[in-house]
Amino acid sequence: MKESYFPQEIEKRWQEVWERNNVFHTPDNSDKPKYYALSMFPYPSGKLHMGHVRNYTITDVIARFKKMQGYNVLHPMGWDSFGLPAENAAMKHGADPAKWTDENIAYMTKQLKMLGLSYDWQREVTTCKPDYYKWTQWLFIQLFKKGLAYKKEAAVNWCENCGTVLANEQVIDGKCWRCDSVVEKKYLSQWFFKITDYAERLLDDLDKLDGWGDNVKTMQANWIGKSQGAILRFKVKEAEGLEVPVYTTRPDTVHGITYLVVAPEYKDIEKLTTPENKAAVEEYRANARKMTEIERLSTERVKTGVPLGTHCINPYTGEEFPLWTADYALVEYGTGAVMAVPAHDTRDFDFAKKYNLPLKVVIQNPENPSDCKDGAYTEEGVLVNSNEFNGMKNTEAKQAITQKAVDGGFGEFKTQYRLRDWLISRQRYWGAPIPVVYCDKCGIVPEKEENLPVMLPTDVDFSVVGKSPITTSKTFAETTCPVCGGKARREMDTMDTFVCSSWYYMRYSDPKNTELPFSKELVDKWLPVDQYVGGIEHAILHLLYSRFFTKALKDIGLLSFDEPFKNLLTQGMVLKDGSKMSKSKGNTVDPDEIFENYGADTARLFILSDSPPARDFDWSDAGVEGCYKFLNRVWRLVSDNQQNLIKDYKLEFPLTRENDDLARTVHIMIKEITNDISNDFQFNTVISKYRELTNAIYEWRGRKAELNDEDKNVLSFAIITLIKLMSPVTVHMSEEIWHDLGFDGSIHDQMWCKWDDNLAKASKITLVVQVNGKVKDKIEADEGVNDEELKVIALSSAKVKELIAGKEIVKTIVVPKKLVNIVVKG
RNA sequence: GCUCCAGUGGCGGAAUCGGUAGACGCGUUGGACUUAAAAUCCAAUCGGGGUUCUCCCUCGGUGCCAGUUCAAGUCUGGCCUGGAGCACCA
Repeated sequence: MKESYFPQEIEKRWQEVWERNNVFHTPDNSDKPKYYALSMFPYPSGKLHMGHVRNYTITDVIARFKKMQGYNVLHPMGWDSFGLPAENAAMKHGADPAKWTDENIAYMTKQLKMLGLSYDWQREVTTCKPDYYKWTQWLFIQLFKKGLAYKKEAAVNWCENCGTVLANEQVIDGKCWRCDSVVEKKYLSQWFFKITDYAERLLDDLDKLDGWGDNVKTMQANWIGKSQGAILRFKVKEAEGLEVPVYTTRPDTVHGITYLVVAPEYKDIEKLTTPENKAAVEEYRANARKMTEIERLSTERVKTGVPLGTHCINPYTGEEFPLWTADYALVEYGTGAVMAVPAHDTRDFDFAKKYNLPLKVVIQNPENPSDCKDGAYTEEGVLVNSNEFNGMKNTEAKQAITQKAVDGGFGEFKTQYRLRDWLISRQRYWGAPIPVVYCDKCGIVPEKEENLPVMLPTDVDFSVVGKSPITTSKTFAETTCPVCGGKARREMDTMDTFVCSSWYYMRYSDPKNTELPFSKELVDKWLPVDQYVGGIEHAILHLLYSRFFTKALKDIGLLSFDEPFKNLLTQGMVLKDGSKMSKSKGNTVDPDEIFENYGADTARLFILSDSPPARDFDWSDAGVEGCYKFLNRVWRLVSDNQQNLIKDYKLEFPLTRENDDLARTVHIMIKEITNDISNDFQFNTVISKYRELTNAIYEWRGRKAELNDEDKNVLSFAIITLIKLMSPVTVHMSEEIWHDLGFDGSIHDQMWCKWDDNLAKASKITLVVQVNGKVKDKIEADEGVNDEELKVIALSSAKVKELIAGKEIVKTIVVPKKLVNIVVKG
């Protein structure tokens, strides 16, 4: 064994050996129980960043730990390789997106291998390859046949910079999730997936996800945005037969309506406008169209609106109230019309105040009635001015008042969701073509399954502006109708990359299948994913879409489970100097440099060491240095003692006191490290325990000049156990030492260390003695003493005697093997 | 505005059940080794006060204020601060 630690040489050598020996291949057939550990697959942007390193190291350690615990572990990797950056590179540098992507994948694969990750590369999937997107297209057709994929004209989010539409989930604060430019609304005909059909199940099943953090679950629940209320229809006084339906969660306030607002885009708005008001209304609507989403949805903005000149009749009171249009009503939510109750809604209150509209109190707090002149009363209360409902609690009145509408035929109970259907078509080239054709005779028709994949054309011109490069292909558009065989045109839009990533974790179970996206048998064998690890930024996007896909594919009969990810770990960001690493800030750290200077084991150790996985991690050069020093320290411990180490060590109890203590420390560390990994993957404390054990061995060794046989056996036990415990993290160094000690085979095929409960505790305990809850003394005692004896020991303390002299002992509390608290009075 | 998460030394953080607050590391300071440096090793490191002063004693301390308890970083109620998500969603 070399005296010094040379990670670069060691790491390269073992990576080659592992690859040659196929060490990380996962067989489908095994007697062992399965475990599926998965990192969110990356976009092949060119180079790994530290966020990747953190993500993949966490999952890798989990996978290796589970493997050593006797599981057949599936730990695959792949590429989310469709998407705009490849296309942008093509437009900028004239590169072929496929080639650009392949080169990035090749480089990043090399980096992943340098990190020592235990992937089964035989299961690699790449979403931009025809053998993958063929099945994305096939799945689209299955959803289409089920009525879950459809095309409609709608107001959609348009990013001018990216030249494509976006899903609601991809608009962050009114801006494009990818390029940060302001998103506009456009009316276009687009493809959607009917995720709203699953709103209820997506919400309810969150309760089943015990292994997910509450933060992610609440974010999804908020996004789905369920609310319960009523639809109420109001007759229009000036137009016979015309009604305006509203959605409200506050039917209890219906007697307090003093006006009604429709969105500027409301479908019947022209019919509801009188000739005198037409000009003003038109102008208002034109202005609303010009505004960006951000301007329009700002809650800071003063509310504006104009009257339409018409009136509705309140069926509960017979009162008439005016109709207005105002842009605080949203056409996409509910019915696009809002009943306004200024006394009990802050928004309505603001609006009514500005335009001098009347206010009618219908709910009061009996203890503290308010006239609502200074603000809306939105708390619970009792109904007033509400005819037969007077005196009723408002929470009960919701039910009763809606029931009256149902009985009277002018309303019904209604559950409303905020979630909108998922817009999946993109006007871009580098994506999976939507496999449908347009036929003049047959309409919209899916491509025949045997004709899949619909290949992306390669005869395209990337220099075009204002339209998708795919439209420049001379060969792509023209096709024949799969039904009638006549002339037809292909759909030119491609699918959102989030469609590709909604099912990739299923493909890993059966990556080479040419008949189906995956066989039911294999997908049901491997899934759901036991542990999914990735960034919080996908809390809604990818994780919601994948849950929808899983439920839809289950309903289609392709699989038997209905939640894809049993446990989810959302790792924190990697920071440097307190802010997120980013190229624009210039505070990035290049993984390649770390590999070169310190080796992958140091990088792996450090990225896990300072913070628990879910928290943000602040990168520090001193921290890396510290981890590198620690590995040197471990290396030296082994190399200095190599002649004393016995491969087949044996411990024969009883041992001498010092040796017994060291052996116990080792057992305690096995127990605690195992528990720390099992319990939420607390790798930071795991690593502090590696250090504690190393320190303990050094300290023990420092007290011995010469080693006898027993010493050598105990030392061997301690060091070999340390190396094994470290092996999931410091994968190369552990393997190297393992072989230097004369073992055959890979350390990564060894079973995880076991502890003995009788030994995983110190032989002596420190008894804490409290008087009235304050620590007053600490006394060493034998591990085996019972509670009564502990009391006696505590009372024998000189300090305690002094403190309780002349006082009455009220009671004595004993915590077994730990603490005695003497409560005294006087 | 609503929802969720967090708040512990100079810093990252530790502390299954309520039971020794500050593990482990970083940093800092002092020392050993060295011609010197690097590397390595050893020691100290929450604050105030006391003292017979390398020992030791005492009081306070986990964002703030109450409460429950023999005992609270941990449980309950009410705040404050920071972060994240949602947001004219009727």
